[in-house]
Amino acid sequence: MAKVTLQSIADRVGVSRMTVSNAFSRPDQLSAELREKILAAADELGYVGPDPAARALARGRTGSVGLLINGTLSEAFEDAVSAAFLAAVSDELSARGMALTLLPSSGNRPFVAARDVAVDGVLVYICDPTSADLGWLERRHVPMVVVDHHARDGVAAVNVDDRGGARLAAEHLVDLGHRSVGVVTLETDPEQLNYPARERMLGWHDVLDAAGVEPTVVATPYQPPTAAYDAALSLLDRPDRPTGVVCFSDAFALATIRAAESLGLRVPTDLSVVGFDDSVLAAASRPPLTTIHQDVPAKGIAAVAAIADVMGGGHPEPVVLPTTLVVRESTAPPGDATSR
Amino acid sequence: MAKVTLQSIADRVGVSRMTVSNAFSRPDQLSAELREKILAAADELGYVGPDPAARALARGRTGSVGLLINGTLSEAFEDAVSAAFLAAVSDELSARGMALTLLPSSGNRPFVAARDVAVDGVLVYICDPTSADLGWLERRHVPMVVVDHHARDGVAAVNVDDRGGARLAAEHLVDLGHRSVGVVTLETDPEQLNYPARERMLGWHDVLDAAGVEPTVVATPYQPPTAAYDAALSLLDRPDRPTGVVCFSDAFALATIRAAESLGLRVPTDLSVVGFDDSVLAAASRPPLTTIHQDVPAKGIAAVAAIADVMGGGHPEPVVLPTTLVVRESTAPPGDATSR
DNA sequence: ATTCGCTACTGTACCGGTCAAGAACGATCC
DNA sequence: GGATCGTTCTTGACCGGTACAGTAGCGAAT
Repeated sequence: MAKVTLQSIADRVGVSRMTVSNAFSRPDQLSAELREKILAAADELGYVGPDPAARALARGRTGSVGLLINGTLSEAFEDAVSAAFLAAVSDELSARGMALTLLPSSGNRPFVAARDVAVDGVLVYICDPTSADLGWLERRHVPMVVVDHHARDGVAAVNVDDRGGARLAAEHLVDLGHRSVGVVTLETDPEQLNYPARERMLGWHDVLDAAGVEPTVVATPYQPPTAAYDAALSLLDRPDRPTGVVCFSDAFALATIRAAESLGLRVPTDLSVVGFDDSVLAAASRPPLTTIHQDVPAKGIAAVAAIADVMGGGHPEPVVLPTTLVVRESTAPPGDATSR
Repeated sequence: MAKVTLQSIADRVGVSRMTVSNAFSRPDQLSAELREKILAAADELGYVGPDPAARALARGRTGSVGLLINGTLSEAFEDAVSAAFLAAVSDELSARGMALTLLPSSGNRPFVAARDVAVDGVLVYICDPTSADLGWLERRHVPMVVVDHHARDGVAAVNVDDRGGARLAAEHLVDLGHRSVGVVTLETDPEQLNYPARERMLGWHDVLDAAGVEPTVVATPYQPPTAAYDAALSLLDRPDRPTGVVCFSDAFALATIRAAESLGLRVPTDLSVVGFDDSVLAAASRPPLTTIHQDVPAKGIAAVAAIADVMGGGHPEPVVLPTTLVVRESTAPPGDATSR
């Protein structure tokens, strides 16, 4: 059986191909009864609907938005914060009638998703700003929104007030009386840090520098999960160990707490720990984690709103969502025996 | 500035459009020096590469595989097992040079991703077998692989030995001496159960029926997270409460353990609990969870292999991955005061 | 000298739709 | 009663590529 196209249906019914197209795509352009007849004939021939690829070419849009992430996608799924972001983005896109296409970074494979996959717009999420994939996207002139990235000129951006949040975290410790503070983050070299990590580092320093506190910084990669534990251990297993620690993420904070416990330190009596993100882990952990809250679903929704705007020709203003301090039970004044 | 196409480059260089196409897509079809000249001209004109939408139409493939999930995507991301599956699928696809497009269920919106988005094949994951979206996919004759679904005739399938795993779980309790067993699962009506839930129910019954044990079944929806806790509470807060419980998932098992603790019951001394899936939660929980292990990354890889095979015209045999019992510390003989 | 076989390029016909402008025709208006 | 209008359908061009069957040129084999 030959492939069924608009033309075959048109021939069958005895109308022009365009009329059949309208029957599917613009029902108001023809009489209801003819439309019925056409749909019936289409059904009879086993026609499902206009071919998406052909339609994409003719219309100039595909109905799908890309999401560029570098690093393996599984990291993004396993991290609670980025998974929540993906969830929010995909739900919001689907509410607006669009699908989400994940664009893996190309590495050095010949297939470059950022260049070779048809999408109407792209959200750039966790991504090295110098990556080749990003370069392709820019040359393609695809509508683009960066999320958790430095907002460059002319590129719409959705961010969280990472620096402000980090200030709140540091202030909280300083206000409690901590004068010896550790930092558990991704990298020591500021040049290597991704945008949120850099901003958070700046925020901690804003406050600690002003308070005359010189933090001890340890760095750890995301993977493997034990790396953060080891880094925290190296921070805490020394005579001049800090009384308080600010962390890049809740996951790092939990690793720090575990490291502390393994050294026989009690949290928060002997050590205060502040996380970041207020992920699901934070409230559920024992002790519940003092952390900086960011509204990840709102970030996803804002990102979709921004890309929709850009795709419609708009130039949305940069969005910066607020962060707030959530005090739970992992922080206390230094050496506070009354706590718990 | 007019849009740059193969034709504009061809005119510029003075060759045919086809040769320019070959310069990008089949380098072996022309001399290296001409190719250089063409690429240089393309670069100069700001040409990024063949338009993906046009290429998709002409070649008949898009470079993207769809994943059909019904329910909101955020549920899929928040559940540890499905998130791990998505992660494995996306990584494996990207290794094979394909992108992953998430096809949200259409609800009753006019936009039906399963019908209107161009993909080369589709993985059907968590999905009501009677859903309209699935119907569209079938009529489209898109290459398709079902995962965690009943394998119907002619449709490639990747599954886990859910029934066998459930048998192992029930056997474990029976072998420990339990004669009063509870079940915490998704639904009581077998007709309503999704495939893995039905299979697991069958597996539990296989063993319990043979042992003359009549289980007490309670049902709970996935959402909200407290529902499972409440269901477990209703199971345990009664005079004839079971001494052992098998659960549909690790998440349900953890909820059951929390419910038991809130009633002052000790696990496993007063109550044995068996999970399912061996997700990241299982080993990390306190007490560590006895559970049925399934290899989720392997499932993802097998699913991608199967869809690649089907897309290539093959008819892969159904895959059923094994499940194994992992005994940790949430199970013990009934009323065993020596444990822990 | 003819034939063969390569390599390197070209010509033409699609892929399956949508867009924008136009034509046929009965209804409406003044 | 002719101009205007809206509805309904048609026409032709175009979206930006790829497949496939040539063809020209040229050195090697017969």
